[in-house]
Amino acid sequence: MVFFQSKIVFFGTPEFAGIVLESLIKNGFKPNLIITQPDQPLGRKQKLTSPPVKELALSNGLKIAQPKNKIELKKIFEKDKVDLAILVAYGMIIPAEILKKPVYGFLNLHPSLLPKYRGASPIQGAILNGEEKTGVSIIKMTEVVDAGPILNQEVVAVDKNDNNETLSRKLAEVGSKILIETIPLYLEGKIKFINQNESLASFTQIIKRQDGQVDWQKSADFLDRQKRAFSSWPGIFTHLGQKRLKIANLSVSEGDFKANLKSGEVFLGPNSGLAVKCGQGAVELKTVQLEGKKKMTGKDFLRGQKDLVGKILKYF
RNA sequence: CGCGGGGUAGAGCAGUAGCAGCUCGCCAGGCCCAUAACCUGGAGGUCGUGGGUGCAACUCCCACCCCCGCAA
Repeated sequence: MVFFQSKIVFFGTPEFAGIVLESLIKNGFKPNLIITQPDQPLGRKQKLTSPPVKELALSNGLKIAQPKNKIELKKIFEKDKVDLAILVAYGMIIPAEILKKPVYGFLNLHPSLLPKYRGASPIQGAILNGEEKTGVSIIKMTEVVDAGPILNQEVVAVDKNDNNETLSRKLAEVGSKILIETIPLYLEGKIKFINQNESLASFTQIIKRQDGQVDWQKSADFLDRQKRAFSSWPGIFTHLGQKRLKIANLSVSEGDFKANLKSGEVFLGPNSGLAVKCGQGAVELKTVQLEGKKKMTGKDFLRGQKDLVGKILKYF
């Protein structure tokens, strides 16, 4: 049982990594050191906030390091000998020289069926593209990000109602499970590596606020996927004059009724709801929030915006 | 001192010194085969809190509390 004596370092930052870390701890893979991103000033008051992984590490009495840059990261690996590093959504690219430091290298849990959806937003990417299935992959990290050989992989179905959070949770749970199965086998040398087929690789980018803006030329169905993909951040929004209108909840009306309306035109939906024509189909905005205001139903919103019906929402 | 919006009837908003209003909801009545439609009437507000200036403050000034968007 070589892994019980192994010195393991865990790299991770957000909630997703927290779920995996918690599972590792419960199953006897208690890391000797947790490396996570530095605390960030968050919120209106710029409160210094710890990443979820740090909170979890603290409550489990684990040693924590929060290097601010690659130089500080290197120092950590100069001091200590490490057998294995496990990296899950850490948030910094690991320099090649550090990848070589642990005896057994770095394993990475990536929430997609590699080589598809490499990069920063695999979960959102899968939802946005309407994939019916995605999954998790464990790879051995190489210099090229997300391109290392695959140790294990498991498919996870994407539900029609899955959003970023719900799918992340599923993937984190399945990922934890296969990670726990795979680590011992890997350390005992019983794993066969499968090289990724580079010709099938696809990439996802870091999500920016702008990705949440609604383009009314797109189909209603796409908007629904966009809403689900970016549900935690940045959400989806459109513009009303100079102000941003966040769309917290919407429902899709399929088909091409209201064909006489222009894309982005506001009309009175069923039950006096707030509805908008899309490139294809239409959506009813169930819950909206105007900049500086509280969330409210589309119906309530219309009451204070009587001249809204007939206006055309723009995409900048 | 990061930037900014807001707190007025149950809900959403307008009003920016001189009787507190609109849409919806609610209550009562009417019309109708009928209705979420339409008509008539009605209830419901210490205009976030505390001070100040004014003959007069929701409105101007000061302080404070609360809610929210951006940024990160």
